[in-house]
Amino acid sequence: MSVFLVDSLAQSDPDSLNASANSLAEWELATIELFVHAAQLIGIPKSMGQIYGLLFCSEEPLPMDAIIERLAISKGSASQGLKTLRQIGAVQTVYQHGDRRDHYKAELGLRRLFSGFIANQMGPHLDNGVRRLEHIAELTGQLENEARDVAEERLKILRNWHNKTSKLLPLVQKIL
Amino acid sequence: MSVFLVDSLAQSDPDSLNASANSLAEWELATIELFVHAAQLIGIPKSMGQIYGLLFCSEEPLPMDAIIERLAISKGSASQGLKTLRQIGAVQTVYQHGDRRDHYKAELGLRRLFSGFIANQMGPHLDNGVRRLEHIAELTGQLENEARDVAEERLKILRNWHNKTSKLLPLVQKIL
DNA sequence: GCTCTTGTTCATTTTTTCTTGAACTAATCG
DNA sequence: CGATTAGTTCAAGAAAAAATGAACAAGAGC
Repeated sequence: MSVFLVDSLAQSDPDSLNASANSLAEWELATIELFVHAAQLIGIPKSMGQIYGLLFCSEEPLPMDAIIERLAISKGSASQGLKTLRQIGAVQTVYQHGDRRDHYKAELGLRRLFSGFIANQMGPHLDNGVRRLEHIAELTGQLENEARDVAEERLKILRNWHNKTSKLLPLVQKIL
Repeated sequence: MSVFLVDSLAQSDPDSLNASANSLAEWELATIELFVHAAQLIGIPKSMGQIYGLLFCSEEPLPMDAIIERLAISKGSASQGLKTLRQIGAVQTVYQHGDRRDHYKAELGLRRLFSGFIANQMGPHLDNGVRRLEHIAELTGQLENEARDVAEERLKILRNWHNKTSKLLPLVQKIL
């Protein structure tokens, strides 16, 4: 009798386990891993991939406690990770009636995910690149003779690359 | 004036600044830095960015000694970096008459650079992603009732994302 | 054959990045 | 109010990634 009760509370078949507050189904684990790998591919910390993955799987928005508990990560990581995910628009906060805690849900639209990522992670670097190009052009202008010819040819290549790549982003966004 | 410019470009270590200033023109320094930043943006080590940048600037192919000396990097880094750059098709070896050393030159075609990078760095990860998706699908198939409904909806989203992104690469290659 | 040059490999060290946990602020509830 | 809970920040530790340099292989020139 008591054995049965303990069993049903602590651990039983995978389905009811899934319903309990602090464990992950296999498909969730696999999906979270998918996002962890994707995150690392684009240079985003593992913990952020985990958090996004968990929220992606969850039908209802989750409070931070649940994230911390289910992923077994620290409060600091969770807070930091959620902050950044919010900044790039990959998660949103949802206000749940009768609960003072913030609840978080994943953005599921690929286009939004992509443009948020670009705007916040790549964008600054690309702008920076433009400034650098201009600087190189200045330095090139100060050269003389053959040295200048070489430098100007390279500069032309860089400008060409910049043209092509800047046409790229709008197009990608159209497709996603 | 020019001191200020060089200062702002080189990482404030006086020794490497001097060593670099002796053999590299300002526009080369600036261009190399551009590539270092671009490399870090796509998750490639700094030294590889430096090496590619140097070769990009140089009209003639350079032997490894020259690269080591001008960039003030170790033999190990140079060898490793060149090996990887060769693998992804970003540099090629050139045989110079009467010189036993390999000489290296940068690939200047954007399309080739891009597809080499994809094929070697991203490609494997993407394939991996497909396998992961299939695995998630299996696990989802084993579920029952509402749990299954949720999981299948998420799986549909993932498949949709995969469709869109796989249409992307060919298109990008056409534009570059 | 021997030596000297060229280039690779890999264990160690250095640098960078990520995570943790505890101190702190804020603000809700009783 | 004071106690409790939610959430942030940041210094310190842990983990991961990259650079170094010395030992090693391969082979050209003498």
